Amino acid sequence: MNPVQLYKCLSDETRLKCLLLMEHEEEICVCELTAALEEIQPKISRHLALLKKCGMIQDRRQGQWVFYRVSDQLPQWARQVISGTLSHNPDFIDAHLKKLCGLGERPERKKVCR
Amino acid sequence: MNPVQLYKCLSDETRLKCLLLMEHEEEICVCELTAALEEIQPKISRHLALLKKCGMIQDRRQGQWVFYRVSDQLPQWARQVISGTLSHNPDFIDAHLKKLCGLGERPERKKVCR
DNA sequence: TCATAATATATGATTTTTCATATATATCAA
DNA sequence: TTGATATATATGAAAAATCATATATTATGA
Repeated sequence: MNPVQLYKCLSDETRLKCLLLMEHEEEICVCELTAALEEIQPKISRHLALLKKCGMIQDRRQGQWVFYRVSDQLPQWARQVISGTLSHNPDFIDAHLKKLCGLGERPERKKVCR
Repeated sequence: MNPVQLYKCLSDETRLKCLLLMEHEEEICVCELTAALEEIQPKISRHLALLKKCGMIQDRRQGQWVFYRVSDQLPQWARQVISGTLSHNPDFIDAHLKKLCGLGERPERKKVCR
């Protein structure tokens, strides 16, 4: 993971928020991101595709849902950038987390892990 | 310092290398950056102006030279991102540091500090 | 068929780069 | 000291490249 490539991934508000939500929730599906960020689905999908192509995230399908998480292949130092950003900027995704909790019908995870 | 703004600053190769060279050297002038990175002067100056506008760096003039350093106003967590990037990616600026040392005629600093 | 998600395309917006030139300081000869 | 010249840096303007978004379409699974 080249540092410039990492920071390009983090330099867009939608992408950064997606990553921080993944970091916070461990895993999250596209429809949850769409609802939490109040963005249209193709926009979210496009950014997820970019993050995946760069090796930032991994996904698993569960029925109709696709869950995304920060890649466990990510170098430690890059992972620390993400977790440090989250812990030092809680306000940045606060409203979106509230929206996430407010969703009555979040998809249930069968098994949370890879 | 908004996290997206920080990562936008770091998401360009020239800007990131300038910042890491400043972090490594403590302070460095435009002509040294130009030589170390082998880029034309207006390109370097443009990126420095952007970094300064964002509050990432500060400068001081000494005679004909202008020396730049990472701003001491930068939030701790942001500063740690820079220093962590440097320490975990030494290869990223290695060749440029070598070029810097190879410069016979580096401008002498009268006083290193602000 | 319905819901979830991905992809293709076009377009607009932003960013980066370059060139030309301006400013500021330093040097040096007359 | 004055004037000429060199060096360091900044910036306006324009071109080029990149990126983000919206719309439309397609794919996949229940």
